[in-house]
Amino acid sequence: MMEQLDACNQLEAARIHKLVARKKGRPGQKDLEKMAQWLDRGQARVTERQAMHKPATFPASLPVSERVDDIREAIEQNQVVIIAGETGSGKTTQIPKICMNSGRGIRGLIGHTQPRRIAARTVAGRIAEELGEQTGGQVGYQVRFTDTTSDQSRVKVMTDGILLSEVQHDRFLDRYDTLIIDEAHERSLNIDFLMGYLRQLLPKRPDLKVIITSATIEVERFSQFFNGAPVIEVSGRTYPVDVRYRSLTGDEDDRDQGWTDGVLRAMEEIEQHERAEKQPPGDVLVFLPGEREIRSLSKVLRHADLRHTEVLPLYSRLSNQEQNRIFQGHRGRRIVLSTNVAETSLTVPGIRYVIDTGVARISRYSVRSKIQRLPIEPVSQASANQRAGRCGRVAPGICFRLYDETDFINRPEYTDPEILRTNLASVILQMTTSGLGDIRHFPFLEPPDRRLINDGYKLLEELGAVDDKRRVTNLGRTMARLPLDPRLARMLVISSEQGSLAETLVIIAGLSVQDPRERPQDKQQAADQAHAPFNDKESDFLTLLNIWNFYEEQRQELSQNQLKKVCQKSFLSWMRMREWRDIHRQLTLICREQKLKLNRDSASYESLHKAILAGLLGQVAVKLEKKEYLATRNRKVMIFPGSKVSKTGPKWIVAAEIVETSRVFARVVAKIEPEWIEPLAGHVVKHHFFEPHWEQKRAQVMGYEKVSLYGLDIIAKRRIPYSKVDPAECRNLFIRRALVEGDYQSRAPFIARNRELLDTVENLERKTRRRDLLVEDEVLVAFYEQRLPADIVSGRHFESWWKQLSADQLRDMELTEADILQRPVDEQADSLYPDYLEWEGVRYPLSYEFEPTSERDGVTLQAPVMALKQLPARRLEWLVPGLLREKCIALVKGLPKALRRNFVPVPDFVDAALENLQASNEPLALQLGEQLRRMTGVRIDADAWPQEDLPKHLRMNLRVVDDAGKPIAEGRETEKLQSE
DNA sequence: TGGGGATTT
Repeated sequence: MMEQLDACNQLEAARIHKLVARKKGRPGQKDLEKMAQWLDRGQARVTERQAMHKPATFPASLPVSERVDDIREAIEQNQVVIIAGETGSGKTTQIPKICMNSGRGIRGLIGHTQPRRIAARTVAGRIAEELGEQTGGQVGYQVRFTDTTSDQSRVKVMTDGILLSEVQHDRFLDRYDTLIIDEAHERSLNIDFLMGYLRQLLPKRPDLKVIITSATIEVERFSQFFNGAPVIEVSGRTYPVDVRYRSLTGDEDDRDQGWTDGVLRAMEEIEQHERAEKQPPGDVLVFLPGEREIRSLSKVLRHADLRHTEVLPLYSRLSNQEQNRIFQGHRGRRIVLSTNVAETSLTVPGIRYVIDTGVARISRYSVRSKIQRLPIEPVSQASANQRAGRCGRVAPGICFRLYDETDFINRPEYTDPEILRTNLASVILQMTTSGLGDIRHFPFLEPPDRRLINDGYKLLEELGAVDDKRRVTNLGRTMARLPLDPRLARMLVISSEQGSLAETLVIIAGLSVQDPRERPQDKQQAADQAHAPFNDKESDFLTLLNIWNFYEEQRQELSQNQLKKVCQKSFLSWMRMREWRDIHRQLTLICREQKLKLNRDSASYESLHKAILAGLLGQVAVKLEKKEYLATRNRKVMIFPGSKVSKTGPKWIVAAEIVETSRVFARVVAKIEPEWIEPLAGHVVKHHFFEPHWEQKRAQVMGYEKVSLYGLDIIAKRRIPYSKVDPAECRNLFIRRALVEGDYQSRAPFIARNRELLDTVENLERKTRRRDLLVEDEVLVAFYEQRLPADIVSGRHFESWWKQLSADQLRDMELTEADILQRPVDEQADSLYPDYLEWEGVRYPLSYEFEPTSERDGVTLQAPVMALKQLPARRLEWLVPGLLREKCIALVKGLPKALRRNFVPVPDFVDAALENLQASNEPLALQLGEQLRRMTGVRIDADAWPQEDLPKHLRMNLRVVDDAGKPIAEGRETEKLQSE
């Protein structure tokens, strides 16, 4: 049976091989029957196609026709052939036919890829037509949502994306015997990916032929990549283009004006040329970087009084109707002002002149800021030549480059391939789940930078598609099955958990198509008015949903024609709405397969936007000022002015896109609540804990937490119990603040005792006006640290701990004088610093303070207002015994110098005087003076003594309280207080 | 107050 396989259709042959391999070369009876069935079917298909085969012919007018035999021979003798040829060579349509004539497309399909859907459809149509057929016979095409291939197909034209997606199910691409990759020079992500894949596949599929076709650029690179594959060049059927460099003059800062002048001068030159050559006015194609420049130049040209001239804008966002004007006939001259869309995607017919500004907006992805940029850049030489070629298709043309030749020569040869300019998350996820291995080892034509790859992985990590070891998660596998950007895929999966899958499906499908809203330049107001009912002030996503709901309601009631009219009236692109619906339907089917739950009740704003947020964690922003927002990664952004959300300017937003053009814009945004973020972003937020502090009321250490998302604070200062964060620090603070400093109410008996002991000693320090009695706090800290287990971090822990201590252990918790005193206490302390002043049977309480800056520094005597008059004012001058000597010394030292010098050394005189003095209600100074006079004979006048300028603590502070003990007056002037 | 162009499991 195995010998017969050569005559069998390739797909069936591969199935048989696989089954044999699975049964380790020993298939059972049932397997043999199955295989025989496949073999029959496979052989029948081959016979059927062989019978259909008619040798194709080649139109003599096409340049490629001259090389048919060379090409056929190269294909037969090589596994890979590179064919280089410019537009108009006929390669796209003729090569598949050459392959057919070479007997290919019998055992398997001839696969032929195109970068764009329209191209796939028209190419298939043209080949079928040349074979005298309609598409769907020998030639079919497949693009997303449409497949016209059948069992009879020998040629299948498709977008490169389709072929790439087939790799997932058919790792060896068994259904093909030949693959033609067309327009490989465009170097899209898909093409680069396919190239690498094919290079790996070739040794495993020796029978597979691969033909790479490209413009005449980059041919060497392709040849080298495929081990020196032969290159066949086919000339283009084009006319010569005269390239003229006309660099701009004038102000370099005003590029718009420069281009306008340059275009006007080129127009004059064209008119001169036409007059000289006696030619009718020919059409002009002007390449500009963007819509804005097109509008501004178009305004100028319309006012420039060019005769019989029509000016048409052309860019992708234009409605089909507006785009189609370039295909309509016209009289006089037509000037088409176009973006890059006319360089590759669209062919403007009948162009005789090209005016090229030499710039374009090129998408660049910045790894550093995670921002997609669209800077205006000089285009590559390849791109400039492609533009020039646009005027040599019907007759010789002239291309005016609005820059000089040196500039051209200094430009890069080729535009950077897309793979070097884009976020790779999607590519990585696809590669990993389809078993293509590590992206770092994949044979890319030009491998992307390591930073770009890391960045792609980081996004996948954010989305939960890979874990921190970069292994694909189950979620990642589900996401990979969805034909969506990974961010959108993430939203979809989570929305089924959030109960908002139905709405999210609509929104995601909507985000995958171009905005269906049309806004023609001359009807902007009418368009805005028509769109107004859809607008939602808080969420652009809801605006999308509103458009969808409107469309669906209409669709169910109206015929297709009526629906088209409604769309037109509402300024909605019917084509894009249909695309939206197609994607929605496709996604709905996949969701069903993946068993994602569709909600019946309509989703709340919150559940819907939480799902959206989950896919866009890196695109959250908070309002700074009026229009300015601070997004994650310290990016300043502005809501795109087209969004209705920019009118309300909510505090927190999430954006589907952040793109830098003239500014950094957040496009398609919605209001969110910051509390939604953290639960969805647990794996990417960073926590910062700070300011742990003891809170007496809660009897525990509290602290604060800052939560940030890629550098953006989503929670600035949240109070939290600190014990989970740093138990050691909590225990430390508990010991210091609660136990040592005493900011804590404990029921523990030893705590009360210890405090009492400490109070006594502290009071003694106040009385003696010294701070050298009590040990440093650190000693007390050490005392508790030694005794407290490591897990005692709060009052609650502490209370349940001591309750189970034994009597001995409890005693061990009590401080002793030995623990807390630095030196022995003076035994006379109590009499030197009494707690009362007793006078005529009344005890006046004394309190002490040692705080020189305080109003109460020193001794305070408390007296009830009723007893004030009886208070012995003079007796108060004598203070307490412990302070009397210091006061007397201060009094003597305060005497005028002439007097003072009689009593040197002062302390000795004072000590001698005090021998004979007894506290009484007599003035202290006079009593002291009398003693001094007795010793020296020197008389001291009463007014020579210092009074008010004595240090505060050497004068008794008097506090007067009312009946209830509330202070009503206070001061050191006893007599003054008494008289008041 | 304003965006180049494509593609799909």
